[in-house]
Amino acid sequence: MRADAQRNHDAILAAAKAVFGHAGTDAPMEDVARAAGVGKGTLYRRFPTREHLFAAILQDRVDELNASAQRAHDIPDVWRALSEWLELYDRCATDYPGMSARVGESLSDDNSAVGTLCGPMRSSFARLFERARQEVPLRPDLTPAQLLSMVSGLPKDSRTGRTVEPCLRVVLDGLRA
Amino acid sequence: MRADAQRNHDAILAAAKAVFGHAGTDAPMEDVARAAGVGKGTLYRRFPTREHLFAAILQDRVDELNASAQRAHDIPDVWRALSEWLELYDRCATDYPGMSARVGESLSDDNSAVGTLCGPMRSSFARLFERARQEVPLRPDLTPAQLLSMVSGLPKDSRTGRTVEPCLRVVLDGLRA
DNA sequence: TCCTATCTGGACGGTGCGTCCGGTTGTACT
DNA sequence: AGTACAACCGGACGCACCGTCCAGATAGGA
Repeated sequence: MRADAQRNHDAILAAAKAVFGHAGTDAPMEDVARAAGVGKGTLYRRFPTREHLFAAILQDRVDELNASAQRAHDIPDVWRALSEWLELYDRCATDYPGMSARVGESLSDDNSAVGTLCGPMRSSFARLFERARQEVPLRPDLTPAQLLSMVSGLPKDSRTGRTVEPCLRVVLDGLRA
Repeated sequence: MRADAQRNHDAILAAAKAVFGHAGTDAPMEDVARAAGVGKGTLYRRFPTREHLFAAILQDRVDELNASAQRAHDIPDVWRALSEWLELYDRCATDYPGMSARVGESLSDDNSAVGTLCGPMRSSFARLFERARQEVPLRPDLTPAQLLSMVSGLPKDSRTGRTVEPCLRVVLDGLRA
């Protein structure tokens, strides 16, 4: 990749994080381009769609979550590993207003950029979840995918943008059979 | 209200229910007008905004929920009354794809048409909830408003549009302290 | 230096919102 | 019946955003 192309790529990612973080995931694409000091054309060439940009922004976080889910296999207390991972998952999507809900909806859609990105993470989590199920009685009819969607859809505090704490607690408690 | 105005009003409501039910809450307003056999101008005069139309559509359901919450005071088994009401609440918002999430967000916003509409229902539910809290140990940090938002945000089955059953169960179970 | 990959940014066509208004129609009242 | 006016029609409008396309400018690298 050429040097200026690389620069622009990085600038776009940084700008996107700033703009979406501040104005939410509905912010105009053009604002992102402007904030990156880049033409609209350049933005769209690199990220054909808003979704692709989201995927790029979330890349790091999702990788981190994936790695964390894999590391969790070494933690003896499975229930604790599971609930801490879910808390981490919850926190990760709250940097950008509206992102969490979006992710929750495209999570299981492999035709979407975000869905594809999350594939490996979903698998890792599913393994963790199924392992937990063998050691702790979990609600039998709940699938890992449902659980993730559910956490993504939890209400956010409009001030801080963070998930309303008690709601997450309810989910974690309700998880057990 | 003049007779033709009344006719149009009714036609618009019926059309809105049909269109939003079939195409989701993002469906173009113009489709609603067309389906009602009415001009765009007429539609907007009666319902200045999409939100107002939602409020009108939901009126019946919300009244029903409100009445049901009040009746629930006479049910001896408070926990049962509470959980059955929540199931009803959940079912009520699922007629229109996307409506549930929208309601969840404007529920506590008294500046929105839907929020205003739901005010009385929210109060009735809050009373039911607090009464339940006195007889059953409920998670102490959870407010009724948070609970409603949470239920509204539960993931939907993309086929049927209905809430994913296990998720609702998780919430009901997690409700208890 | 010079070729070429890349960028720029405006124009474009498309969709949807919500407003406005001149011309028309239906209603209610006398 | 006749009339006055409420209500409707529906197209035009301005706005915002999406995502595409491209001709001209430019910067990287051999």
